[in-house]
Amino acid sequence: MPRTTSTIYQVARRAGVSIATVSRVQAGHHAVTPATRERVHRAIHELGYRPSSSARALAGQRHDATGVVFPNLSGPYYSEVILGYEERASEEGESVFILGTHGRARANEQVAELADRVDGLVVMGRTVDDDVVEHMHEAGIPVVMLARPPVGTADAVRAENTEAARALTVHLLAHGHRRFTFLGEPKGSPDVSERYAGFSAVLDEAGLEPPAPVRSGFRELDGYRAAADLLDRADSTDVVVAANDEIAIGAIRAARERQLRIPDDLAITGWDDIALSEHVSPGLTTVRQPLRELGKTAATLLIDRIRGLRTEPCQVLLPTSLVTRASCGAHEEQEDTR
Amino acid sequence: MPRTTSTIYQVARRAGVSIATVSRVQAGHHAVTPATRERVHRAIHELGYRPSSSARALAGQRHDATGVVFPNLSGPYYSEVILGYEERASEEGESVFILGTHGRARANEQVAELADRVDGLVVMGRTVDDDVVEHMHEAGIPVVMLARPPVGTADAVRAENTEAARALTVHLLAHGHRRFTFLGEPKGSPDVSERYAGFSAVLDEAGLEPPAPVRSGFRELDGYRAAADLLDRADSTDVVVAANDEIAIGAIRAARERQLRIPDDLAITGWDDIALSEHVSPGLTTVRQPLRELGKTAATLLIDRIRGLRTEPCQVLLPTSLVTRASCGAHEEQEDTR
DNA sequence: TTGTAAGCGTTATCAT
DNA sequence: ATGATAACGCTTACAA
Repeated sequence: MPRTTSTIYQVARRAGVSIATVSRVQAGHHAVTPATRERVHRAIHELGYRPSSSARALAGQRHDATGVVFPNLSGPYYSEVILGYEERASEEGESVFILGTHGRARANEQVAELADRVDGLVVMGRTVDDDVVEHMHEAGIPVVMLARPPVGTADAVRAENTEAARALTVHLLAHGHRRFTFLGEPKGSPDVSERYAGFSAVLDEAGLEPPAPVRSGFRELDGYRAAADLLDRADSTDVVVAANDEIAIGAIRAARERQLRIPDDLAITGWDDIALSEHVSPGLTTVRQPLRELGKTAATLLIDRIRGLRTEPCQVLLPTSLVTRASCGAHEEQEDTR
Repeated sequence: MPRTTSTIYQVARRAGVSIATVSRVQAGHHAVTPATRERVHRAIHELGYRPSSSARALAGQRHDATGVVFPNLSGPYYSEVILGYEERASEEGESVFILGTHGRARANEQVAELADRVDGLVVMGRTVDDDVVEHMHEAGIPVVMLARPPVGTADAVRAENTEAARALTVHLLAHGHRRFTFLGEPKGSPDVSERYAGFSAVLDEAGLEPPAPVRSGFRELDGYRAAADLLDRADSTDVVVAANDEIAIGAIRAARERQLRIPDDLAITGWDDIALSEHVSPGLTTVRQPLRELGKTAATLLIDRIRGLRTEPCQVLLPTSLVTRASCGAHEEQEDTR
């Protein structure tokens, strides 16, 4: 469909100036007489002129757009982060691309394509290979990692994991639990890997042998299956520390089916504090991550970098907090972690 | 940052051809000798050539991108639809913009800006004024409405509301409920308006006076407040039909606080069947909408239209189904609606 | 302060 | 089948 809005040439003619002047006015350039500025503005208004973003990008090497790359898998985690990102970015006048890699083989290529359309992008988790990120970073494309192991000196945002995992585990020890299971795949994400590390460290310090993780995907069904297997193997366990809330909720279901009382026969904890966790029965003890804030912070970091407001690398660590509910054992006060 | 990838000129020189030939090869044009095609492909590969999307858009009037406009408010509804949309669109090789209007006054303008960056877009709910949509549609920009009253002959996707609302209300009547409350704002969204219409019609046919809707926003807190007011006014009610699940869950909380037993003292129903609804206690009777499918269908409609695979206007109505759980009263079999 | 003109990297129309 | 070359609409030196 042909361009329906007018061009800079028509504005220029109407205002009786050159296109350069229109461009200057449009850019808020100072070196323009108030009188001509006024004429140009009027012409712009009368014609409903709106600069072509393609032409602008081509000539000006600037897109006024940024992108977020995420693995998908849906679930509340990614959507909250993405919506937080969108909110901040669009406040700042940046258009927002989203790209879910869906575990596709083409992911790397799709990201490279996206990189050509934006002034910078956010990469979540292990969506893209390290060398792709490194390549972009070296090519000077601003990149912010989100919940991803930093590559080189690129900017990064993440939520605290290790200390919160420690606090959680200490809390569970205080409940008297001794036989622990970790449900999740540390190799699957940097976040989970840190959580497992904190978990293991505390057990180790307590003189307990940290168990190998029991692998599980991230969805409720994954947690259900993994927990079902686990419980059927009759490896007796006091408490299941799940890598996220969905896994934990799946585990609760598996335990229920096996007539286990929670937390008496089996305690279960999650991670994220999604909306469900408060409503599930019994209430799920978990670690709250500031999901929207993660997205917003990534947006701010990226935009500041793009606009040259910051040139030094910056890594942000957002605080998390232990949320104690009924699923971990007898009630106690709420703790906080940074 | 300067363009790091090579241009069509460098490829042309390397392959010993003109840029026109490179462009043809790149476009999969047939009128090219296999031999030269091969040379060009090799050059492209060796240089890691990737055409500039801006230049392509400027010259070719095509963006290979589409956008979704949504009101935000977060919550599972929008994110599921958006993620469904992204999945389908990116499968089709279309980049995806998202734009939340957040109720901003600038919304119309932001949408107009977005329209310049895409080949077409999806507009959800009442995010944008009718005349803006109409203007785009008349300007020949493909637009798909999602859960929005159709404007002119534009394509549209929505989930069935009226019949499902009727079925739900009939079901509630069968439970013996007689004093109904509708919790939500029909004027707030076309979906809610249809739900209220179906609800009212059945009551009317049953010889009951349809109650005026009790206004409520879409979030749990809104539902909580509205229900709290309602219950404190002591207008006695048998059953609260909420406009969505979040409102219903808020209402459940308010009822609980007032020592009401659900469903015995008060029955409550929702709409959407978000993940929470199954887990809430008691299980929430609701109407399931195919959220991801809504997004995917919108993507398909839009892309087919953009690619000229379809020229006739098309309105898709996706089926919904009544999901009966404990919150509506004594147990019964599950029904289905289209 | 304002205008001229040279890109920016494609696509597409002619010729050849 | 291939090559020149003119758009596409803007930004930005460089002149005036």
